[in-house]
Amino acid sequence: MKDKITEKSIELFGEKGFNETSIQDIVDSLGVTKGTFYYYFESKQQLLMDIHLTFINYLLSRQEEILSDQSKSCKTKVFDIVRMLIKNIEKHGWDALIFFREIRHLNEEQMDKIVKKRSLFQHHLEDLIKSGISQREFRSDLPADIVTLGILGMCNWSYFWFDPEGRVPDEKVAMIYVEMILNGITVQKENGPK
Amino acid sequence: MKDKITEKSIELFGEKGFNETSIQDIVDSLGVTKGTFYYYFESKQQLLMDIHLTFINYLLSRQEEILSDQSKSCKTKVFDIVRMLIKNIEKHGWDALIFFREIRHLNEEQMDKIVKKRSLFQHHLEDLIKSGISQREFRSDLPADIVTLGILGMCNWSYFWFDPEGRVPDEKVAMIYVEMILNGITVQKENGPK
Amino acid sequence: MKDKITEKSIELFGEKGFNETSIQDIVDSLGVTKGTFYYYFESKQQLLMDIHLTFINYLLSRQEEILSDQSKSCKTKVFDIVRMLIKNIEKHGWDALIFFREIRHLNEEQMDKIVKKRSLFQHHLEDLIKSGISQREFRSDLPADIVTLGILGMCNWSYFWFDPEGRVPDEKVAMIYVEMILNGITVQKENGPK
Amino acid sequence: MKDKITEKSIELFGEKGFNETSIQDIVDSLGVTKGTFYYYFESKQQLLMDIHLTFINYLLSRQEEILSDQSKSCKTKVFDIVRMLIKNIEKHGWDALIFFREIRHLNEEQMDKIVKKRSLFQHHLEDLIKSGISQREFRSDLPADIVTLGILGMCNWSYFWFDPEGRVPDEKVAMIYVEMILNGITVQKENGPK
DNA sequence: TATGAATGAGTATTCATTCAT
DNA sequence: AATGAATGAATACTCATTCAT
Repeated sequence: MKDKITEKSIELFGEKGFNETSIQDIVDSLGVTKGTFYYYFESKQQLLMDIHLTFINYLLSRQEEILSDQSKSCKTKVFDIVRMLIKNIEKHGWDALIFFREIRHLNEEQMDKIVKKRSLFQHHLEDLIKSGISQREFRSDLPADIVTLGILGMCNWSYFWFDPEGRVPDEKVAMIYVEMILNGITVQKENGPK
Repeated sequence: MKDKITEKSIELFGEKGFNETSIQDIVDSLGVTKGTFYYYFESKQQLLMDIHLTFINYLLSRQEEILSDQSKSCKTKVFDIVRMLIKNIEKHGWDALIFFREIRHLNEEQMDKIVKKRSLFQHHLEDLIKSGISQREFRSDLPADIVTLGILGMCNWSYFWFDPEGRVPDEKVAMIYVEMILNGITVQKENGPK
Repeated sequence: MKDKITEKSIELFGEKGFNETSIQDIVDSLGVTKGTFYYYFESKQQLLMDIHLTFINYLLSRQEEILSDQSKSCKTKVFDIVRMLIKNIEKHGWDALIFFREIRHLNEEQMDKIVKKRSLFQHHLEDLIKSGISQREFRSDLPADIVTLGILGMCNWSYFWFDPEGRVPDEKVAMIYVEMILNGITVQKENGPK
Repeated sequence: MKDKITEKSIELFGEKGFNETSIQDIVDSLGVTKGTFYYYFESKQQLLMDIHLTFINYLLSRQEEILSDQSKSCKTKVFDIVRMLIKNIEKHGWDALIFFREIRHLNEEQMDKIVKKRSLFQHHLEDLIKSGISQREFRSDLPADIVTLGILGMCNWSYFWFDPEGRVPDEKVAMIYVEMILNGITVQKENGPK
């Protein structure tokens, strides 16, 4: 039941927003009563926190997997992370949207915890970029932190428009983004498009 | 008075969110009463629509300015648009945040109107990319629509983290982004960083 | 309206208790809506605090009046205070009951304020007893503080049983109490009942 | 288990109040579950009734003991009853407080039963006073019922302030009260303080 | 222009109680 | 003898909105 509530809540929060979804909405659509909700969750906020935690922990573990693979180049790792982020939408659809849109409904303590984990994700990516720079895979004249934010912006924004059933599949979007990030959109003479 | 209300509302909506800001909050912080609010605005939603309209119209007119300059290359225009978007934060601070975060509190009709104008902005940029491709400034193997979304994602995301008083000034962020977009982050032998 | 709400609330709190009286009960019995209640009061607790403050302030001012009369003996002043306390029931009926029964529903800060004023009342009475002792009106072998509490206990307890319409009128009850306090119930040979 | 629940409930009702203590609070603090509570008690109200009954029955039996001793004077019996009431606090701490504070949470039938037993206690004391009057131990010009209520008020009120660990021990408080009741606080020439 | 009183529908949360196991 | 899931009715409180003045 707890899982059913979480699942349904994610769907409703995603569709209508956290504030716009009442506990009543949630329990009604499951055919149970409000008491049931509060049997499993301390508060609406706690449920939101659960959703956030599950999601960011999943992202972090996927990132960890990718980064710990010694055999891959930095470029490949960047590609894998971008693909992972984009692919996420297919599987976790609403989670991601909620993650970015509803964070401010957490209380200070909760927000802190999530923000810390978010920065962790960001810093792992930044470290990867820095590695790439010192290994001469990436240009040394672009600051790693801003580049990181640029990459994350691209990917995260896709949560607001990416249509899992759309014309361009996630794999393809990831490839285009990585190509843009790595080689730019400018026509180049010697080392043109891969 | 109407302007004072709008101004204060933007500030409060930005800080606390649309739903989290009550009409009472707004009028209290201006030392007037609720009646006054309803003298100038039909509803809270109408006020939000006003804010959205002002903002997107401003963006569109700035974009128009940039695009209509015949003397500039596509690259330069892309740079100008990116810079304009980033720069916006300094001047309009909260507006942009509200624009992206609170759109779902509009009603269907209003949302429609705004979404149409948003797409307009997006399509103008997409057309610019397409121009660049046919004029052989940009690579022809990357689909213009996805590239456009990538660029917008980068820029829009900065509304969530860009600190107008921070270490890296808007001008610089814009340059880094454009450099990334145009030439990528990969080390290149012959035609290195511009 | 604010006064009407306070008045009705006192009646209902007195009859049914603070917790047992809902805001709905209050507004229903006045034919208004909950919004109206919250237009005038911050919270249910605030209303309770209002009631407490009004009551204790009234008691203190009445006590002040009695104590400041230079022409009266200590004995007379004790009598006046006892009579005042008992008489209060007639006029303020429920107020007194609420004052003693519902104090714990105040929050810490509010309770503190009320408790301080309560002690003030108690200490004024204690000081009166001490005066009486040093002026040789009262026995010096009974500790003033415990005596004070005894007197207050007698009087306050009457809030739980005194029936304003009952057989024995307030004036009479006060006289009996004071007689008991001053001279005791024991048969005395020389200086019997006054 | 039943006793453990009762005991813990008395503690919690005393500290926080009947309404403010949930069944959950009680079972949590005992490490059991709500089902267990309802295995032993019909309802929360029934538990409260149990507490009331145990307490008033104890008081009545102690009073009975005192009154049935043929060798004592009325004065001594009054003293013993007052001492017994005051002493009670030490041993039964919260019980007494609950007894006076939470009675209104019983239902009509239960309340009736308790109120009857309470009056019984009161009437036993009143009868004692009347005996004292006819035996010329006590003054005949003070009505026994009001005097009784005065004595009970003094004693009962001590539940609200008496500190078992305080400066003045229960024995002493009882003596002062009885002295007050019997001889008054006035300085007397012939038969001064005992 | 602006006020202030009033509305009413909505919201999260609490809690005594039930009951199948 | 005890559990744990579920109920449902109640409760304090919020807030956009209305409207007579």
